[in-house]
Amino acid sequence: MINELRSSLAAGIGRAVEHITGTVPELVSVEDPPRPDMGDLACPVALQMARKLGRNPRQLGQQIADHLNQHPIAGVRRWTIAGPGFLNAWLDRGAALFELIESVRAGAVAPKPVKVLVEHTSINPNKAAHIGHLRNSCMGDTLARIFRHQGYPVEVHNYIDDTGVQVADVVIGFIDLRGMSADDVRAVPEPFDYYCWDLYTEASERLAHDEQLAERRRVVLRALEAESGVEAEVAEVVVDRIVRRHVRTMRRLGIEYDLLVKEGDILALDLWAEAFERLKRTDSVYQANKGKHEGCWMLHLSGTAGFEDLEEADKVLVRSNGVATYVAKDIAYHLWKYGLLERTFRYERVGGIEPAPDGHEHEVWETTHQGGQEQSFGHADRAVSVIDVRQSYLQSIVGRVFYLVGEPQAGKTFTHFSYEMVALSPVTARALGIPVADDDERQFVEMSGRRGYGVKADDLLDELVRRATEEVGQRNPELSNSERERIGRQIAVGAARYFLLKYARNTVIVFDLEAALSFEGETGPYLQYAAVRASHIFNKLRDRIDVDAAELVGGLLREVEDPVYGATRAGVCDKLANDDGPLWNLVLALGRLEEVIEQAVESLELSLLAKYAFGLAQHFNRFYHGYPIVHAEDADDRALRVLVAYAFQKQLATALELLGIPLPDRM
RNA sequence: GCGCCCGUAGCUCAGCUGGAUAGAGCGUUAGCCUCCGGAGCUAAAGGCCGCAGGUUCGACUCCUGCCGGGCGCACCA
Repeated sequence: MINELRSSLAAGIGRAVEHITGTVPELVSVEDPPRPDMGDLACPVALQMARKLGRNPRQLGQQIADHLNQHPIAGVRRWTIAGPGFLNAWLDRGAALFELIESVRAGAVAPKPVKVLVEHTSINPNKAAHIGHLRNSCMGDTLARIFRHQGYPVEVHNYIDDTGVQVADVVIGFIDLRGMSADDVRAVPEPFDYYCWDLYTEASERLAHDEQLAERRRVVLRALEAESGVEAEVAEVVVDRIVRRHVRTMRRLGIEYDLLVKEGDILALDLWAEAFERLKRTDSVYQANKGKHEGCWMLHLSGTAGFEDLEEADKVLVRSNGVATYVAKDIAYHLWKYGLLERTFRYERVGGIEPAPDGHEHEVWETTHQGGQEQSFGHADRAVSVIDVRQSYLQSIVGRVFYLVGEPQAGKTFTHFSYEMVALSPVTARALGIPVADDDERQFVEMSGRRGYGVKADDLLDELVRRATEEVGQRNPELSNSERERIGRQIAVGAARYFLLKYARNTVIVFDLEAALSFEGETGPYLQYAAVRASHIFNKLRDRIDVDAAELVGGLLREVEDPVYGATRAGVCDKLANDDGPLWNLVLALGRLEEVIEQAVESLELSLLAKYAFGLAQHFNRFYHGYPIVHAEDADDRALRVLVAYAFQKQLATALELLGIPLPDRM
């Protein structure tokens, strides 16, 4: 609602300025005033123009305001001038409210013919997921939800590095340290990812100090790539089991994938070979014949735009032993994402994943190179990769390759969604038994899979569920245990997801366990509680005074003269016009939802949506305390409040859906 | 060394393309359940916005230089 109003006001103000000064302003920005008593929308155009024209800003502003008051713009009741010359618009509140209600009731947007591919999670399949991975998955999932909300077909990928060093290390742990066979590994009891978490730490430790074992890693790596021997067999078991655990963990949070892309298949199906051939046809690839990269195939980047500051910008694509690097495979994958390779994957359904606790089951596929079937994955028009900021350099190489191979359209639409890591607060680190010296000045402790430092995602969720379920039980003693736990899980997910989405993406999250486990203040449950309150009101209206909210809203929209509930549209507008704060502030905030969603996806700053949703809940709670609805004495007052609560419920529900925060029916 | 990011209330963080009296949560203090559920609301205290210059009618925001911290710059990913 507000975004349309903003552009129509900007246009109207522009015309007024032109009429008065004879000059068309370059930019007319319509902003939100710092305080509600300064108006509903504000415009600093008089300040900018006055300077250019050598005029008094206050006087010019007054002239514009006078003109606008004589030639009104639809939606604005009056214009005032304030401060150094700000132009303040006071909206026609009734029109704004009913426009809001209309837009809230409008259906889904039209589908857009632009396929968006979102890659997220992409955890090394050798250990349990921790809260850092969770930040990635929550952001990727919310991004996907927003794209879908906007009408884009979305395909979600999770990239599985099944042939990398991290998997090799765990394979060494199983075979060399534990002396286990592939069948032994298959027989390891759940939670398998927890078992590997410890084993990986142990293997890393040994590998760091044992030359022979380190040499063994090179052998294992080659075996994984060649799919030979017990090493490859163990690796396959490890990857399969771990990936299923990851998918299960994320499913607890309402996060789903369409396709798991396995790095090994990029090699086995010669996607890399094809990409390599294509690269060789450009003049950007060469084989080094001397120096430290002798024998390696290199990607030429030195001196090219964006890489000129690096000492040795050229990147190894194929090692001297013939093994492709991670970047090489990622390049092939990204060319494939845009349908730029002839070759493609084979696919099969992923089995053996528990359905979500609520019974919901999403079809997950994975790539394969043995058997499988054809599917229409890929062929994206836009690709977004959610990967932490530490991989910015590598991602910029991937982005550059699109241009090198003559695919600027892909280069332009490819986005590295970067974000900062999650670190542990010293208090939380100590609580986990991670050594932090007392005189350590560090503000936080970085997590490390290699060292086993971190809060496992499932541990966080389990504790959240435990606390939430207990709290639900105390507040609702009449509920059965299974009901308590069902709601407890919803609250836990809300708490976890809000916590990981509320920070700006370039902010390092200093993870404090107690703060993350909180249900009060700026948290997911605060939002959920506000939503539950709203629906509770509608129940009460129906049960106690036989008012059906949908019917009331519908009647007022049709401007029924003598509505069943005794309110009239004119009466409602009159009440709204005389409101002195919280109610109108809520209406105004409700009108900004679509604008905030657009801003969030454009800036890739999902925290904007989280913060906005929290602000909505805050506005609602103030409204809730100050404006009785069921007990409202006047019919018009009650109708107005019902309309506002109705709009709130709808808008918050949309915001929560996008944030992936479940909406409990009670709490 | 080079590049990117960050220094805002006791703590954790917001602050839109420069705009009006710099906000929120936690914590602290004081209030609010004969009234739609207190996971809530109200109020108070708490700030040389790291430091120093510059640009501007106007700087938390833009530029430069310092100081402090983080992350990158592998034949790891």
